[in-house]
Amino acid sequence: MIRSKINELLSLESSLDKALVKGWVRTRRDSKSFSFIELNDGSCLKNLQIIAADTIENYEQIKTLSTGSSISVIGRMLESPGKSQKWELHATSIDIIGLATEIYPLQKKRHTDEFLRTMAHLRPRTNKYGATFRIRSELSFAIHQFFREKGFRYVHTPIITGSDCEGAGELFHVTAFDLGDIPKNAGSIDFSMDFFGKEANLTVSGQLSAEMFALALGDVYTFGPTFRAENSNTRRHAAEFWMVEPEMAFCDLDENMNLAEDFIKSLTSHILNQCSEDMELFAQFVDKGLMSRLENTLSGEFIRISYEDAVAIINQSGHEFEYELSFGKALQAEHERFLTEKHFDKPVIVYNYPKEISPFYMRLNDNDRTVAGMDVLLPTIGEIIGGSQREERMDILISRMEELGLNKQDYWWYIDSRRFGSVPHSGFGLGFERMMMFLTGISNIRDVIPFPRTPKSIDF
RNA sequence: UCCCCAGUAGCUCAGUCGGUAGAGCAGAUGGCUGUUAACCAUCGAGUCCGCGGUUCGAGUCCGUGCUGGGGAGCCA
Repeated sequence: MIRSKINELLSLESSLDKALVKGWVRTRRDSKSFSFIELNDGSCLKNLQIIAADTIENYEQIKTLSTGSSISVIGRMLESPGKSQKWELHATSIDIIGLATEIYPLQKKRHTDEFLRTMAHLRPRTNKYGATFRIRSELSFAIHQFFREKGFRYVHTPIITGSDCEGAGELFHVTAFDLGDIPKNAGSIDFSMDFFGKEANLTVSGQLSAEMFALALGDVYTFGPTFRAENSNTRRHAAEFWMVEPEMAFCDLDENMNLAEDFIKSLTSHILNQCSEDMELFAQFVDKGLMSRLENTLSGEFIRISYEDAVAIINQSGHEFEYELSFGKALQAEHERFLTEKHFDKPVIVYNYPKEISPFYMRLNDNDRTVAGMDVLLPTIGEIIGGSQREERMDILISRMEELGLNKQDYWWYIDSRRFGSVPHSGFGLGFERMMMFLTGISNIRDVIPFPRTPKSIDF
């Protein structure tokens, strides 16, 4: 007999003579001649109510079932006389698969996120985390669907990269050395003896690789894990996180911003449409302002302002800020929050940043002061996307690298792409977990990733 | 890395002026009941985060370390 998923059974149109379900007991209540079992199999937020009559042969055993135990049930799906559910399963037989003892730590009450973080292996069995990770799965699918419908190709860029190429933050080193006996040459580490024959690290971005494929396949994207060894202790940083990075040939900054806005809106409406039951949980119990914020994101256009206009708005606002702002200084979190949450109360795209605070690959504007970079800022989240039109002119690219003191030899293949048939191209990176936080209202990044990696924390 | 806050029963917390530990939930047992965070009664449950100090006496005060949370920086 084929196992039915609970979400299928709960959407039945008429009763069913025989059904088989398997799942985990959420709670059980005894009545005079039968027992109510709330069963969840992860297919949806809702539980299936099971009626286990005392005529079932192993009824004495069934009465010992505690929260967390796994069972297999065969029975009839009938309309429920109770108020809280349409259907219930009247069991004809119940097999106990695995008992959970009374020390099972998840009680049928609300737990704090901090407590559940200490049992990341069990927390997906709770309502909130089950909903979170169903949405995470659906969001991943929505990303692939969005790009596929637009003719993008999915590129798998390397996880292990050679040397400190991107220069974005602290790197995790990758080595096959015996750490107790590292080969040295004149006092410094001899990487020629290591697995790759040179220094290797975990990737901090797939961008440079993706650019090579955009210049071959046209429109591409990457979607994979990214690693930063920064000692960041905040609710929106993790050492291992997922990033989505589209890269488009023959694309300028305006078209890049168009795609970024379209992308965020599409993902938002996809999740609202496809995960309405799970989203209802977040709207009710996690963040009362969630739905109005998401609707605000979908209605109308994002605000687009240049960096210089943003600086002017902030300085003329009359608001007190901890950090002073002038041309050439980076926007602080307080400035970003002011723009998205107070001044505009909308998602904001800030573009054309000063070249002094921008990486080498962003395209230099004609004024020679700014580059064609852009950040998408969301209320409550801050920066969710960073992107740019890339510098496609080889001579300017090289002089920018020299200005910033980068070693051209390390980037020979990147420069080479500008030597042969170079074209204007653009792309951006979106923090996947931050998008999850935006969509669910969950305020800590550790709670939207299955097994979070943060400084001093890798227990699972 | 810096600043602030917290750490007491399995969980969430209370604990007064420094005088030796308490509630709800969970668990166990019994009762009741088409219940639905079920209900009622009874019972058990503690390295008060660790170390050091002050004191006749420390959960409480001081120092220090660890862990967790919030904010900042960096960023996605």
